Amino acid sequence: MSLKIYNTLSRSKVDFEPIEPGKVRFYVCGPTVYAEAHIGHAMSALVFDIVRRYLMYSGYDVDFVMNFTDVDDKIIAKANELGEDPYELAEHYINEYKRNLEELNILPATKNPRATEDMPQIISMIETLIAKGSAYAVNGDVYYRVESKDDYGKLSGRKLASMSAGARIQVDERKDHPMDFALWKSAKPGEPAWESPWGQGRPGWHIECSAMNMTHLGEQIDIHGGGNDLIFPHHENEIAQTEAVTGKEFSRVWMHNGMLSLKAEKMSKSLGNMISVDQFLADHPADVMRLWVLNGSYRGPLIYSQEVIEQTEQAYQRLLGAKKAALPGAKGLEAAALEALNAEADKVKADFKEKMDDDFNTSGALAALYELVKAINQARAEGAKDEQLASAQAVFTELTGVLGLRLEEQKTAGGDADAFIDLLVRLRRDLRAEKNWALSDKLRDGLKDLGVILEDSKDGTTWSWE
RNA sequence: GGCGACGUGGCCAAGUGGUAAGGCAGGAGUCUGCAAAACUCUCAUCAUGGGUUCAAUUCCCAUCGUCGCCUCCA
Repeated sequence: MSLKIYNTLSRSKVDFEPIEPGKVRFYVCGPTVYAEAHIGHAMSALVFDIVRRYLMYSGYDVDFVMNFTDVDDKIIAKANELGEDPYELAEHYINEYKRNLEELNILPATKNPRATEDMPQIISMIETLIAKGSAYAVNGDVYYRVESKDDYGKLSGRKLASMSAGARIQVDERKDHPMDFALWKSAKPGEPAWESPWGQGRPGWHIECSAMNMTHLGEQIDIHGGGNDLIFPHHENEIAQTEAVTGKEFSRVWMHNGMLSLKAEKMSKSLGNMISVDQFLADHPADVMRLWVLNGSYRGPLIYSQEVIEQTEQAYQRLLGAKKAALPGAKGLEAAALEALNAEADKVKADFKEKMDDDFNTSGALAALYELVKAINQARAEGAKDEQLASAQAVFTELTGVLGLRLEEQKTAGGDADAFIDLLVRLRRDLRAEKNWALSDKLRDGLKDLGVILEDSKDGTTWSWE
């Protein structure tokens, strides 16, 4: 079975065939860096990290480019407000963003181009557009001529006629068409500016992605991704610009993730209910955020609420449980039962791939993994030894790894505490042998307060960090 | 007004033209000194109204509702 991906351009699932066999040119629109990352950014980044990891697992060599928009009106405004240098402000948030990505176990991009570092390519692309009649300069500004491309609007399904009719923005008389958008903006005094054939200025938002795409991945790419709020105008305009320059199809597949929504109300700056990645990670393991994203479809909305996160925490504990060792005093599994366990692992693996091949159905893939969790738990309960669980657990670790889940047992800073805890557990064993329940319970409760969970069975006690 | 998405059990959420995965929570058991974990069993007819069909939750139409975009946004 081959990989199918939902393509926004065709509004259907298509068989994925990269331009060059075995290689994937993948571009994702990164953030404009003027504030700390919130969990909506994280959702998008996680979605495309999962896509990328699965492509890699499927044997593709993935060239993954994610840009940073580091010159922009909002950055300038924020810098002025704080009395800081715009470039340094951008630099600061880029580093913060990268730190968040790392904490979320998101693989670093192959390249992280920045608008300010690709200025010559941006300018040359605008020059080409002017030369081809797709753009025009007016008093130091340059606009893209939307009417020059007859399929303008093909990604978002919009028609120029209806758009101009409903245009709400004050019409700039210097534009040929109200929907014409800026490729180059002339600089006001004091703003960051670059020298260009049209005078001092800076690039428009859309052109930088087109230019960085072309510079770092080439004229045609396989997958272009981003949030579905970027479909129009950003991606629509990227297509227009790039295809006007190259005369070729820009990206084979356009992928868009759904938006995060808070249960009761939208997360927005005006409501002041933004949740930053740092805030989330202060309270929950990174795996919980990833699992929360994996639970649903990347294309649909993702609901955030306290209840949902608590449910995800519980589900996370269940996944962790699959990696637990054999029970103390395990007698060993019969050959038939062991065979059944390993057969189940194989089945789950096939199932997992089938689901992921169907437009990254992570929810279905997760369901397969829970089947494996159950099989492993059953085997353990029936007395499987560590070495008998190993093979199925290896499959489990492999597949959860493909999804980018770490599922690491909580560890102490050093391992020094272990010996002391072991000592207490042995001590408690003696207390229990004497049926001194009061003291042994006190010991268990005390350890719980310190984050150590004791679990008794008739053949002994195991412990783990909470 | 235009474009688009969605409405599945208490919550989150897959999926299919032939009566609905999984997780969380709940109920009943097993195990246990108790607890925890685990295991077993249990818990929906898919917004509403029409239509197409031998058969629809799945296709079509309408209605109601929710949401996104159309201005910066992952």
